[in-house]
Amino acid sequence: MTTTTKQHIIETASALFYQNGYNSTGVNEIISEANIAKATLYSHFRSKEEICVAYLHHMNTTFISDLKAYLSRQKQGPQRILAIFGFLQKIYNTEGFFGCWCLKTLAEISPDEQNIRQEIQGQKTALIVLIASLLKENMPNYNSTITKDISRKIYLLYESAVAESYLHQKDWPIKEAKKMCQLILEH
Amino acid sequence: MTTTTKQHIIETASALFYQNGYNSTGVNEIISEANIAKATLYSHFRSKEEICVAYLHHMNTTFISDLKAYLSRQKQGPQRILAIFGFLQKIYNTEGFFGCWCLKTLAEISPDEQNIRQEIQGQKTALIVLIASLLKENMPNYNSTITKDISRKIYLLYESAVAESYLHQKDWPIKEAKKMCQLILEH
DNA sequence: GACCATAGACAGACTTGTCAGTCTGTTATA
DNA sequence: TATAACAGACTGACAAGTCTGTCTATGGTC
Repeated sequence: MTTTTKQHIIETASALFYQNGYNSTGVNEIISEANIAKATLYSHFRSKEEICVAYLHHMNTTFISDLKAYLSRQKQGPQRILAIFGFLQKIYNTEGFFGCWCLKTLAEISPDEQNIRQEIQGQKTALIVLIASLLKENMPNYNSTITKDISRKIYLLYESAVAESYLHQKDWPIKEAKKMCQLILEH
Repeated sequence: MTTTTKQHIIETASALFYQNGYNSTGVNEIISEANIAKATLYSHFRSKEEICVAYLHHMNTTFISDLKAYLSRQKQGPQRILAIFGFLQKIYNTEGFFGCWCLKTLAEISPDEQNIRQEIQGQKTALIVLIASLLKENMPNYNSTITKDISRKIYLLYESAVAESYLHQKDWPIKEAKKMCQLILEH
């Protein structure tokens, strides 16, 4: 059992799920695109749902890693917080931008499907925590209550910018969200 | 051809699409739930896609009507703008709250499906216009540039509050979005 | 009141295709 | 030889949409 094949499956499935949706992507399409046999796919994953969780994991891992790398190149201070939106602007401009993979997936699963929902909620909570730690580093005069409060607000703005820029196929949501973030940091 | 049967189909399909998703709801389930024959359904709609557009229309019509009714009962001024979030808090507390039907549907369709996408974009643009007209009535010292700017910001906050309250199954996104709206109106 | 025509709706079979997952025998590589 | 992967058939279920014959309610005519 090789990690390479499994990773290849995850990457292929991720691209398909993200662009076309989870329910609209069948396992036959995944194996065809990945150029593998179905038995191979099912030797690595027990079910389509398990592939989905792996997809969510993969997207998040890549996202957090890329975001951190981008932010670490920005000047410390409020600019680094605002650079979250600069990062979003950058990925918005790539060809493969289809909005928020978590929201997309959440929309497709039934309300009582807990595995996928928990994965999504976990990722979002972790993002809020990441924003909070960014605030701690870059806005040292904030106390922990303020940090928690503002990290949630920035998270909401970021999420909105992602979803709405995809919906409208325009970047004004990113720009407006950034301005609101600025206002909050100045306040 | 009766409007009553068609409306009944739309309402049934709407409930199913909104809760379980468009792709996860089959036409067989709609006819079963609506207690009609399949031929009846296809005598009113040419395709499932057409039912989807009718669903989006229906949800939006109900939403705008309810929102306006709610807002008209609020005191004029900034409170009336902020009451958008009060309205959201109210529907969040109903049993049938499953987030934003437009975002949900957008997540399920393929990126090149234009009919549904255009309907969704149209609804969102209309919501921004509605918020702008609310600002005009209730914040008379705003000029048209400011009004346009702030309506977009409020729209983003509202959208985020809807999607994230559903995602997290908590109401803090609504409360935080309202606070940001307040900050923007005071600024 | 009886009859007829029409519109709307019904039940259910059908078509073609896809779905996720299972299984078997075969192949390639170290 | 063992492992990982392959090709492809299979299963039972479901998908959207088509079609046929039947039923019911209503309005009009005699």
